[in-house]
Amino acid sequence: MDYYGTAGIDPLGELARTHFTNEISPSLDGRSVTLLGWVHILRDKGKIKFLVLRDEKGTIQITIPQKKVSEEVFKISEEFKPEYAIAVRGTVVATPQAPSGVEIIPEMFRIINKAHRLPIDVVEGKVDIDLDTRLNHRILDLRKPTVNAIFRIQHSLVRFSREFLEKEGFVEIHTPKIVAEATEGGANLFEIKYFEKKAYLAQSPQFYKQLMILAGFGRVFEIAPVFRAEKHNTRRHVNEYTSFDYEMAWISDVDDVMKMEENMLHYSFKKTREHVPSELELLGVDLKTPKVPFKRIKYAEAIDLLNAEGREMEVTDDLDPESERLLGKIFPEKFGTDMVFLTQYPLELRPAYTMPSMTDEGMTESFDLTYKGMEITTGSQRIHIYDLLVERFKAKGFDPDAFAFYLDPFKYGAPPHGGLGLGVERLTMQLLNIDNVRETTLLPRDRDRLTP
RNA sequence: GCCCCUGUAGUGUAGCUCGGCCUAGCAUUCAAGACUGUCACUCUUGAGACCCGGGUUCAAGUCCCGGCGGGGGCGCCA
Repeated sequence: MDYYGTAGIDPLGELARTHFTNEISPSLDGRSVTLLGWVHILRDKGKIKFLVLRDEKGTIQITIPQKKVSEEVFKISEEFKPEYAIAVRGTVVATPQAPSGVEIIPEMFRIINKAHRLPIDVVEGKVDIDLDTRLNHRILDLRKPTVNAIFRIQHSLVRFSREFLEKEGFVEIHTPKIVAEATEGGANLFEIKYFEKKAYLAQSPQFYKQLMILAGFGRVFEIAPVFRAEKHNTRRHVNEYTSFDYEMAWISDVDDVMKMEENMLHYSFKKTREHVPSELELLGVDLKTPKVPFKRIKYAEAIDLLNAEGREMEVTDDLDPESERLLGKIFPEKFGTDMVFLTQYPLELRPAYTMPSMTDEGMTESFDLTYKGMEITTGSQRIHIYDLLVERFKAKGFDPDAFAFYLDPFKYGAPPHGGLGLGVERLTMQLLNIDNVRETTLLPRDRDRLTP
């Protein structure tokens, strides 16, 4: 069967890409190259056509003057429509008239696949499209260079954070997402059917990370989805997101955990700056590598700062979004940085496994990292002392028997340890100054979005 | 769980306050045509929409009610 012929398209055949569009420079003048990509823009002047071809790395102008190309090439070019997948073999010509100082004069075209009329523009800057409409057509939406760049940057952030932790002796682990019990009590869980039992989707890898410390891995990390069954509808929340978690043993105190994070982010930001400069430029982001060490202030002090600005808050109150925004404004003014650790949170605001403070009564050995006025990390030293852990579980109203699988291993020489969870999408949105987390989530799952 | 806002061509909007001049405007898109240096090409012609149901009224895109869809805030959190 000639499926290609029936569809009116060409097989790629022997054609292989010789260059990406961003590799075409005036120095290649005269060279024959083969490019594969999509019809991005077609400016048809009649006897001369300008085709902007887009591939994974960028765009390049293909110029099709009727007099300088074969009849067949010109004829095929008449068929092009937006987002046709095409192959082109042609000659590189350096010319000041082309947008990048260089263009391609085609010798051969192949239509690799056709495209229907587009539901949304892939060319940016014509009309603003609602985020919801974009997400309905997310696959096309992701083809836009700026949208694609977001996830290349996200990859870079994750890649280099992982690289840093590996250098520090962390072991990457993969823990179950189907679980029997809640870890923190706070967020609601998605209930699922597990044959004849009830189960839940994990809201955090917390227990398993700690158990792997108890299992003899000195340092572990996991980058995996977590699920929150909250019916929230805000620009900062989705119901499934990627949590970047690590846990480390043999710590002296919670500051060891914070030092690891600031060094990790410093490394990751620096490397990201070096590795994806064109993506950052496309998004207009001047990525500043934050200075190490990051500023640290106690939660109680942050509350004081807020109250000095006229808010009326108790130290046991959680930060509401307005307070977060306010701190996001105060920190740069006062400390000259938008990356600040808040430490020593009150017991009331932290989960049962958090080590109570040894210096500040009623507080915990814990921290949040706020970046440009948003919480992106929560971490702490964990309780490694069995009796204390059981006591704290009871104090939070949990039945220790229900958590035996988690608590029992603490009876057998658990080392002091601590760790954190970092929201990958939130880190990305803050870094890129994007105001809706759905934009930095590849395929968001929110209150009522389950597809694509 | 609570609260606010919103629904007009493929996409984004104007019109809605103060119902009639809306045969629903504009941009982009799409179709056909013109153009040999475009730069989101330009120009000509054409195509394409009032979320659904009920109500008020001589008359509903416009007012009211319900349903469905969308956005955001609070709480909670990354």
